[in-house]
Formats: sequence, structure tokens, C-alpha cells
Amino acid sequence: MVTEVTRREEIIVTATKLFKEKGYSAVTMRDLATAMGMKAASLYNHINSKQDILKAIIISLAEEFTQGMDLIKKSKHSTIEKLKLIVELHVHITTNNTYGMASLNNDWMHLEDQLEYYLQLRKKYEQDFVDIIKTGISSSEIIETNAEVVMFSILSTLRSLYLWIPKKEEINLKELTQNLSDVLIYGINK
Amino acid sequence: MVTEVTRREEIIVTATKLFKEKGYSAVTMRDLATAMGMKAASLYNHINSKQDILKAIIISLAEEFTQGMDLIKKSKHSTIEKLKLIVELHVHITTNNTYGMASLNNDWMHLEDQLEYYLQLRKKYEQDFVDIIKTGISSSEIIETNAEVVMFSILSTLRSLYLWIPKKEEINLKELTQNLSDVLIYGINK
DNA sequence: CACTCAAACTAACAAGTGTTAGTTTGAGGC
DNA sequence: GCCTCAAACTAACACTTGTTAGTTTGAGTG
Repeated sequence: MVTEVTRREEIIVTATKLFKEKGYSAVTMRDLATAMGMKAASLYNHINSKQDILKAIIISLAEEFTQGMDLIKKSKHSTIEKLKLIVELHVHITTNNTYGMASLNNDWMHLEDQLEYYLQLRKKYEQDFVDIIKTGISSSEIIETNAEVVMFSILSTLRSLYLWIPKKEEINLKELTQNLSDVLIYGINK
Repeated sequence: MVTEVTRREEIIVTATKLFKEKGYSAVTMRDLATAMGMKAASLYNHINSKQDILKAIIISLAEEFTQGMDLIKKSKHSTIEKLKLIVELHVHITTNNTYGMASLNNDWMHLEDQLEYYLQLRKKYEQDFVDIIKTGISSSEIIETNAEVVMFSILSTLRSLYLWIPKKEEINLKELTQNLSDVLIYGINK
């Protein structure tokens, strides 16, 4: 038993790619089946519903971000260092889930059962993020600006990483993280 | 003849809101009709197809951005000033089209006929943007970093504006533009 | 009053939707 | 050689999809 990849996981991986290209609603179970080389009905030997696939993609990612943020929040680093760790967190997760990040960003509203839970995780993440920035402002590490504007500005960039990391395979990930941290924290003005 | 609002325009406005909430594919013509207080078939007295609605939303916005970029590109301002004008352009268009920007960002792949044209406009916009940054690096106005990383970083934030401008009605738009320009250009480090 | 016309309606269509039930296939263990 | 079982299949379901055709309504105009 080396790399135990279940059929279910293969289906989810394939679905994730299709969801990125066309969005959850536009992908039919027959599209997914064709991509898997089987008939739509056969998918149900492995998954419970289309919804379940979306849930599997989104919730695990959301929880990964939550876990990462919890570690950073509790750490003893400076604000600037914490922000760099957040950049690192996003680069890391996004690199390993470029397709899934599309669903996390764009298809969460179709979660139904788990929608509330997802929204709760996201709200908490943004709150933790803004708290870190506010602490940095209080301690004079960060300039006096609207903390929410700063948070949304940085987070928007990090949330869009999935769109252009695939195009930048040549770039070193350490270098990308460094580059991004510099631009987001120190600006671009000479 | 004061404010001539055609029925077609009302339908497009309503559709734009629904598309933001659920995405183009998940909104049915019956959803749209219900929101308009009529039956689905009646919509076709005013619009040609579902596709046409999407086209009307996206293409006009994309062309507005193209026009704005053309003006900025041809202007004689410094690089930093040009970047500030780009921020202003995005804040301005997004403020007047918070719903439509969602489709521009997330539903463009369903354009079909006009897809190629849209992609061409977007490619040109990003190219112009990156050229401005490269010019700024050459003239030592901007630090020596990867121009594309800078472009995508700034553009990601500007493209996400539609998500949080609606939440920030209290904030002054001039102030927001100023705030954003500062954060994006000068960073947040004290 | 008759006429026009925008804008709604009802009814229906062919195709596509997610999903279920029951069946077949074929490799591996006893 | 039989049994098991994961994993595919066929067939069908109830419903939804975008869209068309033809009809009705009702306000405004001559």
C-alpha cells in the first residue's frame, strides 16, 4: 500500500478542475462523468451527491486556512512577521490547491447545508486578520490607516493567487512569497 | 422625456443583481422573471436571449475600462500619478456598477460569441498596466521588483473592490481612493 | 369607436438536469 | 470453481432548462 488514491478522490480532483473552468453550476454530472471516462450514474457508487463534492472541496480548504490563522494568531511574532506568515500560508495552500481555490472563492454560495458554517469560518478569519493589523497600528509597527481597507487590500491579492500562480511555474515559491510580502508591506514607491 | 428607462434596461439591472448573488449559470430565466414580476416568456419581448443579457453587462464594462486605460496611457503624468489614476478609474466604475463587476470577474467564461473579444480587451488592459509599471521601474520611480507580480497584486485588489465597496457606504470615495493608493503604492510599514 | 402597439399572458417544445434502481463485469481470495 | 465486491453499466424517473408561437390586455391616438 503506497499511494492509496481512492476513486472518490479522483472524482473530486477532476470535479475541482471542471469547477474552476466553468463554475459549479455550469458543470453537470454528465460533464464530470465524461471527464472521468464513465457514465454519470456510476459516479454515485463513490459520491453521495453533487453538493457533497463541493462540500469536500470547500470545507477542507476553509478549515486549513482557519488552522493556519490560529497558529499565527497565537504565535509571539511581531505584526509584520505575522503578516509575512499569512502571505506564506496563502501561497502554500494555493500552490497545492490552485483549482480548489476557485471554488472556495466563487462557488461557496452553493453550499446550502454547510453555507452557514463556511460563512462563520470566513468571518472569523477576516476578524483575526483585522485584529492583527489593528494591533500593529496600536504598537506603531504599521502606519495609521483604515485597518479594514488594509485587510481587504492584502486579502484580495492573496485570494486571487490561484489565478496567476499556475502561470508562474517558473518562479521560485520562496521568491514569490518574499516578493509579495515586500510589495504588500513596503509598497512599490522608491 | 426625462429619465427614459426602457423595460430592457430594467431587466438587465435585475439580472445583474441576481448574477452577482448566484452566478450566471445558477440564475434561470424563471428566477429573473419572478424578480421582475412577470412570466419567463414575457422577458423575450425585450431581450433576445440569456446570453445577450450577460453580453450587455460584461462588454460595456470591459470597454469602459479599456477607454479609461487608453486615456491614462496617453497622458503625460508620472508613473505614480498614472497608478493613482488607475485606482481612481476602478473605484469610479465599481461604485457605479457594484453588481455588474461580479459578472465581469466571474461569469466572463460563459460569453461564448463574445468570449474572444473580451479576452482580447482584458489581455490588452493587463499589458498596458504592466507597461506602465515597467516604465516606472526604468525611470527609477518604482523599486526593482517583478513588474507582473506588482501588476497582479494591485489589479487583484482593484478587481475585488466590488465585494466590499457596498459594505463601506459610509466611507468617502475620495478618501477611499486616497487610502487605497497609499496602501498599494507606499505600503503599510511605518 | 376603431386601430395600434408595447407588453404581458398561456401552452408547449425538446433537451438537459441530478439522481435512483437494478444489473453486469471482472479481478482476487478461498 | 465458487464467492465476494468494487466499480462499472443500462434504463428510467420527475423535474427544470431556455426558448418559441400564438393570444390577450389595456392605454393612447386618429
